[in-house]
Amino acid sequence: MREMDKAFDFRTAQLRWYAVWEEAKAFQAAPDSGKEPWSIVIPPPNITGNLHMGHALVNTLHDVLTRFKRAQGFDALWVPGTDHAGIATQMMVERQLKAEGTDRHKLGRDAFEQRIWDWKDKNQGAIEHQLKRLGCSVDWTRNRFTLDPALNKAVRHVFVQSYKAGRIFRGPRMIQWDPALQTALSDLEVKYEERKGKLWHLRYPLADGSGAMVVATTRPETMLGDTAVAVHPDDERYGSLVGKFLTLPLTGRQIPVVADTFVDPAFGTGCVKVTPAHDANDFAAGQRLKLDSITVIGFDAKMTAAAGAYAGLDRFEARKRILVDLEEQGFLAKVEDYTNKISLSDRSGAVLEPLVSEQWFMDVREAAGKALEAVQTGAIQFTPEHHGAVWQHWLTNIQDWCISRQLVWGHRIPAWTCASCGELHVEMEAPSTCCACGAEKLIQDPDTLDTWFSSALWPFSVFGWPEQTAELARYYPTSVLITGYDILFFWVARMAMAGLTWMGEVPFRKVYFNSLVRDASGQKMSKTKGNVIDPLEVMEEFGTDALRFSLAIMAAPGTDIAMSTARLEASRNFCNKLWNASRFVQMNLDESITLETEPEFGEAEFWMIGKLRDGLQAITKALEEFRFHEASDLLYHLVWDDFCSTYIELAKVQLVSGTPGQKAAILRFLDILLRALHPFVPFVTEEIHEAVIAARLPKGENPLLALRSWPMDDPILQTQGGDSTLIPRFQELLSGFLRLKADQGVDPAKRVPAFTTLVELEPFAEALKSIARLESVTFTKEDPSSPTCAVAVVAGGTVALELAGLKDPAAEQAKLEKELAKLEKELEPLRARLADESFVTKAPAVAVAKLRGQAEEREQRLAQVKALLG
RNA sequence: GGGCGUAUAACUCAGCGGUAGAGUGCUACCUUCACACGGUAGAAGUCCCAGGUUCGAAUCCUGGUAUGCCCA
Repeated sequence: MREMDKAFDFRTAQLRWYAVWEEAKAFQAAPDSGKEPWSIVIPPPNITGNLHMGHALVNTLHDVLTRFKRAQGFDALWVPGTDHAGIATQMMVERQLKAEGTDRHKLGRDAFEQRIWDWKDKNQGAIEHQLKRLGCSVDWTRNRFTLDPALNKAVRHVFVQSYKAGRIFRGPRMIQWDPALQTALSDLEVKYEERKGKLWHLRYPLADGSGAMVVATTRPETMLGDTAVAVHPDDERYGSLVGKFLTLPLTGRQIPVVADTFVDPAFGTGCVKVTPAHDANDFAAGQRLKLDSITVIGFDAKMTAAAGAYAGLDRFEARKRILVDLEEQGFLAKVEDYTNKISLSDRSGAVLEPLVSEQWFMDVREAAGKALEAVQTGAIQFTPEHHGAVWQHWLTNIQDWCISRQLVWGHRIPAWTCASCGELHVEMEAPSTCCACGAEKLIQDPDTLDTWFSSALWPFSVFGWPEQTAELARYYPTSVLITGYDILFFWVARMAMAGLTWMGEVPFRKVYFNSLVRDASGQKMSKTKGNVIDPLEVMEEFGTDALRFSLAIMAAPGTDIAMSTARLEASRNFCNKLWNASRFVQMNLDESITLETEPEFGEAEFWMIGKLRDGLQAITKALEEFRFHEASDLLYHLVWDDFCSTYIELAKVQLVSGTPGQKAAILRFLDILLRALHPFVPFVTEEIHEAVIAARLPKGENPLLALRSWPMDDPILQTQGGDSTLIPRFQELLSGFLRLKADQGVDPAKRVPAFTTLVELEPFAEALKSIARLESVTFTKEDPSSPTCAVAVVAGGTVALELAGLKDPAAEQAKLEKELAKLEKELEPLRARLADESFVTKAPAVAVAKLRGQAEEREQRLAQVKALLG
């Protein structure tokens, strides 16, 4: 048997095991196993991406759950995959082209698309490799990419069927246009930002020369496209002007004064310029009032020919010129400072231009109703629950979804227009002839679909839908979804809508929203701030297990995670502690001790079994309820405090000279701990398992920890026996001796004779001597104190050390007095509450009894302290 | 403007009706035969503020203050 190193070498371990697990097909689903299926799909990372802390968190939690469920005996399937990420990927390759002095237009659509495919083939491996580094137990045989032909078929199917049902349609609408990326965006891709700007008041003269109206605007350049000025119908100031005409400055065009309730009479002057081509509200008003629409800003964000003298100018340059001209000509009435919210592209950061454009839309109202209901009825359950409120608000106010993008990289819209007659065909495959005129030339819509369109189908398209595959029947709905709350609408809601629409069933029964990972001071990580913590570097510096354990122990639902070096060090130390405890066990076992050796139990073993049993119950429950932090915290203390600090210290005595049965017990405990820890820290546990357990497994059993069962029903845990209070009392006595030594300033290594009145703990004499380093321990009911003894009080009795000339009476006196004061202080509220009639009568009996017990214990101790003080 | 969170030890955070907890840091001591990535002992908190409910509130309710996010 190989000797274990003095410290856990995580760098070697975390490179070794993944290949072994894969080789053993440990992560492959087993549809024919007869086991109950449990499934989860990865939130597909962008192919452009590198593993960041967010990925590390979400995938660690996925892996903890998947390994836990696999160990519990489920046919656990975690489906991996990547997302084509339309905008992000295209941007990245376009940037490359720019560096090469070319662009996609010069390249042509096909060549450009091929170029992105090449890039994808080269880079997709990076994120997949990083997921392996993290230890993710995904089934790689089912790896998917959102542009795979099978997934494309699902997309086309949904598009065609929705079109035929009238839920997808094309039409001119006002959309959010990104002039930098040259594409339409959905409402969700718009970010609003507050900026300090101006509010310009413009004077529009009445055509009949009888005066002027003043309108306020934050975007004066759009005035060239004004086709009306609107006032509120009830606004008495302007009632008489409705129906009259104004002369639009700089253009001389005549525009009407109209009345509409969308005008807020309290804003600015109460008169609003109406530019139907460049503002969503104005667009709606223009349709209601049948106003003309004049487009003065084009898709390139430059002024159009309709802008007359300003044609060709960039919109912001045009603003400056127009303001100068307005002022010169006396049309600028006033300028105010004003803070307004402007809409920016979430992708490019460009100021968006609301423009009327021909786009494809999806009416999702019906699906939204179903998704809403799914959460209301509990068919989908959220953790934390409060996200349900946001869900409800968004889905009840849902708008048509603009699904077309003017991009090359993505699912191309399956719509063809006849070059001769203009007939539109929406089909699964390209039609060969026009169904209306029979012409053979049909042109496919150049646009692609919003990336989220295919992501929405992910939970069933990965299983081969629209084919009715066996996997689809077995693994859909998935058991749980874990993802960030920042994509609640983008992804979670759309998956719910798509699943309910196309599968008639929710895509997942539970959703756990993971938190945001921030830096040590709680700041959001960002490249510009330079506070990004790279998980790959962390894995090198502290180990993958340390990273995973840190993330898990901080993953309290609903609270963001502040990742820090200190926390990572603590987790690394924890792994090393586990390693060394295992090393100690291994050093003391000869090869004849196996998991099949009949264990023998004494007080310490009974106590440890109780700790393991209670701990595992709590850990299992915590995991079922997504309380990852609680499960990890319980494991941390179970290993460190109970197993290492208490049990092993006690067992040391018997390990050296112990019987095979005693040694077998320790081996079984370690085995249980390793199995429970494995989902959190798979590398260190597998490494230890190999060194200590594998050769001691029953013959024929698979030697990989990754394939072993969850230890909850290990028969050893059913063992009952022993006095459950004996070990805690021993701990109290032990620390009583240690405290007295420390208080007396005795060198910890100095062995002195010791006495205690706690005679029932005599069986622990050897342990006490060895751990507290005492010369001897005498158990006697008699007061052991002699004038040269230092004495102190512990729960239920006294401890004393024979210090001879070393005794420090002042320290002893001070300690006792301090103890006296502390006890009095603690007893005061206890006595008061127990004397309170209403508490004693109204509080539950257990609460009263508990308090009474505490009070009695302290009274007793107080009496002893007083006696010692004389 | 609306909605949802969060305020607990020096720091980062758990707990969320029955005497305040963890990790890190801090102080002192200890290289004892698994581990100094360790051990022992210790110091450290008007649980944001003000009311209310309750025998009892850090925990529930109301209001306020601070702070973060989402939507318009």
